[in-house]
This record gives sequence, structure tokens and C-alpha cells, in this order.
Amino acid sequence: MPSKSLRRGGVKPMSLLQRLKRRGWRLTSQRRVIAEAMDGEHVHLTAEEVYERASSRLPEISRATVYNTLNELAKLGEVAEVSLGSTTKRYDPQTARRHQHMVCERCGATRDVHPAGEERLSLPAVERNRFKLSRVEVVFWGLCPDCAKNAVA
Amino acid sequence: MPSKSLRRGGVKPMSLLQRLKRRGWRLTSQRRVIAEAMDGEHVHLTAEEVYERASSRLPEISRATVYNTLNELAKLGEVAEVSLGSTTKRYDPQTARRHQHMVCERCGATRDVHPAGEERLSLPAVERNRFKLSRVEVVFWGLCPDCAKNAVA
DNA sequence: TTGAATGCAAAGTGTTTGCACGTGC
DNA sequence: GCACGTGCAAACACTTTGCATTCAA
Repeated sequence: MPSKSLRRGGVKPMSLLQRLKRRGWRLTSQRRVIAEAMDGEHVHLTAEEVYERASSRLPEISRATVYNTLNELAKLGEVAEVSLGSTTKRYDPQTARRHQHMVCERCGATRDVHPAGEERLSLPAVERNRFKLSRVEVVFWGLCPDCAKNAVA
Repeated sequence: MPSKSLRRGGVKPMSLLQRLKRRGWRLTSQRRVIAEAMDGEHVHLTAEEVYERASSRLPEISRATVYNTLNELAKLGEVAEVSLGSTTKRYDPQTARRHQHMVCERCGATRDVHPAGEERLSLPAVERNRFKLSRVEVVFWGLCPDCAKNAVA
């Protein structure tokens, strides 16, 4: 029986670590635990959260290394910096598959969403104001099931 | 001859200051210069930029007052906090008319855009994952005319 | 008059950086 | 071996806060 990700019609994407190895990225233990800490779907950690996860596996790691590494990964395009409401940066390792985000206004829970290829990059000429558009970022806001339940009161 | 904003079919919106007076907001000189500093279309200032503009008119104003006031205006819903890439908050006084943003990836120039009422709040049920959606935020990224010109190289 | 707003300075987050030391390739 | 990564601590950028003073209503 095929795995869920295969059933959805795609090829299972490489892990972040695999992608970095393939690039010939110089692989230290610090970089490995960072890459492992932030991999997965629906994962959008802050630098501090990456640090917590990484240092539970490698206690001598420093915050500076986490910050440096996250910046480098972002520059390489292997993770994406996302805002999602707060001013604290979050990092999204899902760069292979174009997607958007859905965020709970109450608790901040965030999920990746994959709309059916609709979002066109078009804008009426008057509004476009001679900008050359390259991408559009979409965030859906609402209440997650748990918060919606408790919000009835 | 009607003004441009009238020709576009809308009623000219009240200024931020007018809206605050109507609310019976306690009006100090500091609050007045802050409201005047950040009003207008396509205006998305940082707190520091508001402070600069305000203190050029009222040199004794303090940053703390600017920050306190911006937070209060945001809580009242009279300005919106927007992120737009950087980790520094920006403040948008255009709360009357629902709109989105278009940002230059190179220089950060930001314009309000008003799409033709398309953005539906729908998402396939599978993707919606039982979230109760309330709004969608859209940011168009690209190059402004000036940066597009210089980017040919 | 009085509760609310202000200014100052200190403290609190989140992030970057200079430099000596350590290490993967 | 050496270029590059790491750790530390200090610096930096942005924002919030405690408290005494001032002021709009």
C-alpha cells in the first residue's frame, strides 16, 4: 500500500538534510541537528524553537550558530522565512512544493495549505502600477477546530 | 469636477484624525501629530518613521508615546499592523477600505492595491482542515518600475 | 480636579557580529 | 592544512514598562 504522500499524487520530497548533502554542504553535527530539528510538514519554528530542539540533542550548540545557519539556509533557498503575524521570524523547510499558510488567530497554530493552483499573479493594470510581479503570498486567518470550539462562549 | 477619489466611485474616507475625534478620543498635541504623520494612502510607516515625522513638528515628543499610541490605535482598529517582509512592524491607517499590498522586493516600496473583489475565502475542505476562516491576507511581491529598470544588468 | 497621557530611563526581546578556537573535507 | 564553521560575549535594533510629572476635559 502506497504511503499517504504518494497517494496524493506527488513524489515524496527529499528531507532537508538530504537536500543539503546533495548540495555538498559542509556537514557539521550542529548543522545536522538543526536540519533535523526543523524538517517536516506544517513546521514553522522560530530560531529560539530550533535552538531548543537542537540543543536537546546537542547541548553544546550555541544560538549564534543557529541564527547563522538559518540565515544561510534562507540565502540558499532551502528554507523560507515567513512572518505570519508576529515580528519574530519563522522558518519553513517546505520549499519544494509551493504552498500557503493558514493560521489560527487565537493560538497561532499554523498549517501548510495547497490551493488548487488558482492564485493568479494578475492584478488590474491600474492597480499594478507598472510593478513587475513575481510572486504572491497568501495567508488565511481563522480559528482552528479547538479554538473555534472554545470561542462559542 | 469631482476629485479623483470620488471618481473612483467611493466616498472620500474620513482622515484618521477625524475618525479619532468622532470617537471622543482624548486629543493631546502628541496624538494629533502622530495621527497627522501617518495618514494617507500607500503609507506604511515604522514606529521610528512616525517618530521622525511627529518630532519634526513637536520636538518634545518621546518614542514611548509614539509606541504607546500606535499600540492603542491598533487595538482600537484604527490602524493595522502589517509585516511586509521585515521584522519591524509597520502601521497602515487605511482601515476603512479593505485592501492588499504590493511590495518591491528590492527597495521595499509598498503600495495599497484593491483587487476587483475576487479573493474568496474558500479553500478545499481537505485543506481547510476544519478551520473556521475569517479573512485572507495577500501580498504581491515584485519589482517597482525604478528597480525593474536598474535590474536589467 | 482627576483620571489619563506623557517623558524618561531602564529593561526586555530578537538578532547580528568580531574574533579566537576548532574541525570537515 | 586550511578554509570555513562554531562559541562566546558584546553590540545592535526594536519594543515595552515603571514611575513621577503634566494636562485635556
